[in-house]
Amino acid sequence: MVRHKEKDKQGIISDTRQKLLTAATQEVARYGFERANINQISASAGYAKGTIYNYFPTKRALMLALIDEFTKNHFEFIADKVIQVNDPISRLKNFFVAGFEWIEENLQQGRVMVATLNGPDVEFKEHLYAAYQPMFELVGIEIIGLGISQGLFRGMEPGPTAGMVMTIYLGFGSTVDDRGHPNVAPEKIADLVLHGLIKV
Amino acid sequence: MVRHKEKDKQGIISDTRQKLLTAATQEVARYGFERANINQISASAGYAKGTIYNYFPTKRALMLALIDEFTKNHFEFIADKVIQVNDPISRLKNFFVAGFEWIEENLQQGRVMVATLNGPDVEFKEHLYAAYQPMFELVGIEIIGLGISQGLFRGMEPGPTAGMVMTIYLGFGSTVDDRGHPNVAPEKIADLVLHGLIKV
Amino acid sequence: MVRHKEKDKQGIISDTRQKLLTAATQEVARYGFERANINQISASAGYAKGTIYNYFPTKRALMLALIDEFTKNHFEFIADKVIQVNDPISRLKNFFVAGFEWIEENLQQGRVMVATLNGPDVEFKEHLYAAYQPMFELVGIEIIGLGISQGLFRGMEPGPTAGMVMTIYLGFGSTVDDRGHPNVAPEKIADLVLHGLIKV
Amino acid sequence: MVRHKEKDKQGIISDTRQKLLTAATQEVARYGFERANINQISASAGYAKGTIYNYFPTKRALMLALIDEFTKNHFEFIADKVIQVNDPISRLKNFFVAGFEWIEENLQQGRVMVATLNGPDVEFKEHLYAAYQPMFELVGIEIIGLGISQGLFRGMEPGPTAGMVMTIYLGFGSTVDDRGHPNVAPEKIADLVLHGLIKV
DNA sequence: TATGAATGAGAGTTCATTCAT
DNA sequence: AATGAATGAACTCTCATTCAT
Repeated sequence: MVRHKEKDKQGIISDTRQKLLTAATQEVARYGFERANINQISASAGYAKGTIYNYFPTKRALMLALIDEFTKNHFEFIADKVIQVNDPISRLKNFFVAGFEWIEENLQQGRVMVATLNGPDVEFKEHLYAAYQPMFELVGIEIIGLGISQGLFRGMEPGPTAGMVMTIYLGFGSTVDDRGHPNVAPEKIADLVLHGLIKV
Repeated sequence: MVRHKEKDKQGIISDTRQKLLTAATQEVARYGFERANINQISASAGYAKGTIYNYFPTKRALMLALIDEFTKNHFEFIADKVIQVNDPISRLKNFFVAGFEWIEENLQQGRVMVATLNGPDVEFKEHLYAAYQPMFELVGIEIIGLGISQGLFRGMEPGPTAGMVMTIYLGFGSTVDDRGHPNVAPEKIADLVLHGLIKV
Repeated sequence: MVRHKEKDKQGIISDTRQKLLTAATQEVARYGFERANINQISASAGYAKGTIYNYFPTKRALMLALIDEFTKNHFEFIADKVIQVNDPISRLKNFFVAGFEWIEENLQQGRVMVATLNGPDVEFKEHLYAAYQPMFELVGIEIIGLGISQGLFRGMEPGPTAGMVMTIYLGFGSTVDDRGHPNVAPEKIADLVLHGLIKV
Repeated sequence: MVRHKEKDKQGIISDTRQKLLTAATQEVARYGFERANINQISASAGYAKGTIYNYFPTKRALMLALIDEFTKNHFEFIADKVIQVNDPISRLKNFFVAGFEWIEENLQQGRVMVATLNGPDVEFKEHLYAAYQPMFELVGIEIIGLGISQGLFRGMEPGPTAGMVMTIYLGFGSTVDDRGHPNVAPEKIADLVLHGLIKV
């Protein structure tokens, strides 16, 4: 009973925190971190302005928490789809397709990611890079490394090549329109990258 | 004599404006538009805080002027290098090499460009896209279109393909480090793109 | 209990707002709207400078609220005294006597009224005229109209004549000295106006 | 010759000064003293911003000069019309008619006068009262005093009564619309005042 | 835990005034 | 006498943060 109650209570707490993070994502996506308004975030989450400080000590801490949340989400979504297939070429295609699918379904997070990655705030940028480390490793080991070891891809260094692939993904990720569609179809992007990687 | 004097006077005016733009670029590159401080910009340009308002009506107008300046600069630098050669493959290589050379030599402007392109401010973003229209056309007509017409590149639509090339350039442009070097050598980026474009 | 508590809470809110309005009236009366200082108003009301913006979105909105407050106050004070008697002549006398009594007791508000009525700010002026509409009607219907219908006053149109009476009141209102006394005794003003209105 | 030249030179100087005063009157009439813009005044007079300081040491000095100009103008216009007739009743009528004629023909000056008279700036107000002293005397001696001495007006003290007449004039003067018309016809105002003053 | 009144540092902007030309 | 670039004090308004309830 007590345990159940505690769970409930924790559930409520998490719920509040989650609502605040969601509201913060909307606000930051639309206005950027600097112009995002703490009061507005609290209000659109259904709370008063003070409440946010029961969960996050500062506005910057809220932003960092928000980054943690969507990077985890983003990585898990993509990794799941990549690992579902075994050959490197399908994995690369899945990486791009799943990557843009995630952006389409998580447009606000996508915008925050892109803006943070390219914005002037060094602390946020480093936090984001660190949080995306698993994704770099996924691409480097499970896609590029695998393709090279199977003799499918040209002999390149996996690390830098993974960096290239990620950079291209993120580069096109920053071109998505209001519906979440990049300026080029994910399949075409995958195609271009494959043509660049595959042995002839 | 009179003419010389006039030129001098205009020269002084332009000089102040130019100093302010340069200082603004430094500040915006380092702190982003929102945190860039008007007083600090004036001061580091060697003027009092009010002076900036003799040249730009608002902080936003200063930013737009700054965008106009570096896009023109950027385009002219690249176009010059691209046009120096005639075959599409060399032109594509020159595009990337010159592109990253410009970023390396104009690191602050590069940062502002990247942050603006990926930031939340719609007005700035649209202004920047409009200002880069000539660059899109350069790539679409003078590189991709030419390569297709010569039967060197796979049959793709020049417009979207130019968009891809630009996106890849800008994507890697956003990875440059403090010395202005992208995470992958420009030649390698050009190489990857060429492998993606060239007929086998 | 709850009700009492709510009342208390609301009371505190109103209290702050009221203190700010009072301080603003002092400041505007002394320096005029343009030179009235928002920080000074907050400070003399006993609050920090930002506090005022929890109650009024802009300095102009504060001014409009202040106008609303004193016009209501002014009208109620005069209407009460006018209605206490029934014959038009006494009512006219009471109008002037109560009118100047109010100004004497509310010197700051009186100054703001007069300056606003004669100042260059069209929005404020129109707001003030609109707010004084009930007073115009009081004079037109309950004093002039009544006097005409009883055959006491010369046959004049009530509306314009009310305008004249109000204009004379406000004209003399603008002559009050530091103690709130007009340059002519209210009774004499009433006397002059009566001589102008009464049938011979 | 020299004298003629000097006269010309002085004429040019005066011309500039006059243009500046005229432009200042327009600006102050429209925006009030505080919001009147020195640069705008210079510009609309056809000069650069610095020029104004060759004629007036400060913005306040400009305002005082402007007051001096229109009060003199105002007094001379009215006095001329009043003195043209000899009986006090005609003089009173002429006073109001000429008074409003001047306002109609000098709308901007009229607005400045009214705003200054009712505004918060004590220095300006006192300057204006002092400048209007001749007008008070004109009314007190040449109209009211004359009427009393001829047994036409009720036995009142000329000074305060002149104050009343002036107050009524200025009170209605503050009601003029965009074309310079008061809310009541000047003849009616004169009529009301006469009914108040004349022996029955 | 939730609230929201109060805070005050900080920012952009205005503009009267100066002064070298 | 006329100019206009430069100045910097002053002002309104924003908003992250605190804290008593």
